[in-house]
Amino acid sequence: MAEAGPGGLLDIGEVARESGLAPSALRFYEKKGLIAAAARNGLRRAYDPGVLHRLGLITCARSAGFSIAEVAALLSAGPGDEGLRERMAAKAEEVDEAIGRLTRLRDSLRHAAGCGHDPLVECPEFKRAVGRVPDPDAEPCTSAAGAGPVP
Amino acid sequence: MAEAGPGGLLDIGEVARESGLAPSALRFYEKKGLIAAAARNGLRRAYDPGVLHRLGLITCARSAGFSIAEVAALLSAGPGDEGLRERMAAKAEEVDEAIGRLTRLRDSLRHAAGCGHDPLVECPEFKRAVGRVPDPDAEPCTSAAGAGPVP
DNA sequence: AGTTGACTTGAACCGCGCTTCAAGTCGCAG
DNA sequence: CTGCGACTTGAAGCGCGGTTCAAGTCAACT
Repeated sequence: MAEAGPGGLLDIGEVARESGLAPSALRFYEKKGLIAAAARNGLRRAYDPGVLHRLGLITCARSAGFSIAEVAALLSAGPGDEGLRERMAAKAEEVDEAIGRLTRLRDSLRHAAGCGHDPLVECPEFKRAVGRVPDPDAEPCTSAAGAGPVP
Repeated sequence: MAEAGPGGLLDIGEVARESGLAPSALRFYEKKGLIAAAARNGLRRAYDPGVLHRLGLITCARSAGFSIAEVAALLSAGPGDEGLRERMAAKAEEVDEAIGRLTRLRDSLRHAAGCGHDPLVECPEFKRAVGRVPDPDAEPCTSAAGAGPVP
């Protein structure tokens, strides 16, 4: 194989192909401290294959609405970092709320795709599922202000 | 009450306060076709209270990773728009996949917040939950390329 | 020795989703 | 009539998350 360098390390092109990310994105992530090359072959980065798992985690968290900075914080967590662990637990709760919102949105979409309402937004079920009909208090979905994963 | 105009319509300031969105964001949404003022009081926008529900839906979809353009497409759906309905159903499936990813991420976060691994990213459970260990095929989480809600 | 071709760098650029700013338009209180 | 404050406009600016570009380095093949 011409793919693995001296110590079974991967070239940036390999990592890009395997991870589905652009090399520019990998360099960007490195600049932001999300990943690091295990070594250098001259100028060239040489990655430990484990970086692929790390990138999987990064992509997953990103798709969950985490910012680059938040992901960096997660990745740098050690066992002694109690504050960070607490923040992770808090993040888990945020994600849980996001799951609830997504679930209602998904159900609304599924219903809307099959029901026959004209503006479609006026479908009663759609309204009910997404919350906030004429109820001044109780923010079931719109509560995103300050709690949602979208900054 | 000094809040409701001639026909029970709301001023942009009212809508901003009730929805938690900035007036600038509301004007931005109007420019993008997401909402519309029911009337004008001179220059001033006068909104139907129903816009609050619409904004709830918008915020919900946005927090689910939908782009402004995608939300606009959803909101303009009518009963005769079969193609759009199909796309809504497809979107529902995407959201469903996102829910799966988020669920695994949440479980990983919860576990990681309590387990005692040093780089934390190396925790075997964390790895397992997030997928993509050394499996070239089968993209359980990283499949975001082309299917995920994050553009 | 020379020519690929994949990598390197920093800096410039891009689209998105707003926010901010400057300048102007109202209605109403004093 | 003269503020005041809440609105209006378009244009410019900002942070994020990268991509693109120009110029350079390096290993390997011919």
